[in-house]
Amino acid sequence: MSTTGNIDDSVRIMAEECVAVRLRLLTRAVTRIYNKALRPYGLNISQLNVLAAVAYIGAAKQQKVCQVLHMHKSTLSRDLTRMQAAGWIRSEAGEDGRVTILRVTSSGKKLLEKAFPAWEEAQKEAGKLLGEKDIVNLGRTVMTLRSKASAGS
Amino acid sequence: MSTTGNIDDSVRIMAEECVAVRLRLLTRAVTRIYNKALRPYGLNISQLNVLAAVAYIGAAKQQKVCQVLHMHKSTLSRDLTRMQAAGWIRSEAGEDGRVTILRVTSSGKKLLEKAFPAWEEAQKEAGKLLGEKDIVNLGRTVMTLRSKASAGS
DNA sequence: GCTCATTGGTTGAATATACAACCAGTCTTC
DNA sequence: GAAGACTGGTTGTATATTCAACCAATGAGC
Repeated sequence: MSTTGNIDDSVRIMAEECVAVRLRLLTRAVTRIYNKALRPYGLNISQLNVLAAVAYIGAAKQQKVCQVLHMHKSTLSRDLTRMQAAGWIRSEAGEDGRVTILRVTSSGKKLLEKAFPAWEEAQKEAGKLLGEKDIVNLGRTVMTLRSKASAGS
Repeated sequence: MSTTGNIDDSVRIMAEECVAVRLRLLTRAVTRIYNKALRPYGLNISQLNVLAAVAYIGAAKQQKVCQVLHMHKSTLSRDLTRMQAAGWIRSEAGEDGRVTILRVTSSGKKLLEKAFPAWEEAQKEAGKLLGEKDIVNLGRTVMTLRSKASAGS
């Protein structure tokens, strides 16, 4: 006990216990798994997540996608540019002149369908890495987070 | 029930159950917490993680840092450019002519020390978000991952 | 001692991510 | 109904992240 907080203690604690370092390195590892599996289909996990979210929601407002994925609006805006260029998503103006409505194109749907088995493979591998219990817990945390706030800033 | 695997099923499963989407969105949320807390100190959580890792290891080979943080070597290479420019880290050639040895400068140490309370604040907030049990589990998973492979590619 | 494979880092090119500042609609309030 | 607040998106700028290709140094076989 004691010598309340010298620099070495601080370093040790930040290196060993940081929640961000854990999450971030696991995310890097897991992202790699999915991206590798998806590479043959010409999209990455980030794009698949957006595509699946839009397909799932259906006629999705950009703002809504930001909220469920907890993404910054400027990030999504730019991701969408690429995905629209790829022909996977199309957008139209909403009733409210500010809002953009997103839809997955038929080409986008076809891609989701084709990539599904690869996604499943990656999902299985990620499952082995994390363990079933952790995955369930993460799901619960995500739900909590979603219920709290909108991330759009 | 039936119709084994139509497109809507695939979409629902990918949207609701994807491990990557969970990890990635939580990481975005948690990263935001730390970055907000650290902003006044002129570094972000990614940089703090590298800085703390180097300080913790001491005379760290780049390759080693990649391994413990599960970062790609090209990512670290570029991050280091910025951090050396900021004067937080200095590098020297190792015995082996290929290897680079990293050290935290005294200015880097001072920064770590100064930023520690802000990091603690963020850590506390992240703890509330995830819950103690999840954090412990993540820690275990990280250890497993580290024991498995080196990520350097 | 050469060739060849390996290893550690850097660089080109691309995407993801966020903050801040901005802009264009909409809503509120007087 | 005009001024000002609010909301949803885009754009400037910067960092993070990766893959692929490269380069330099080392190590292994012959």
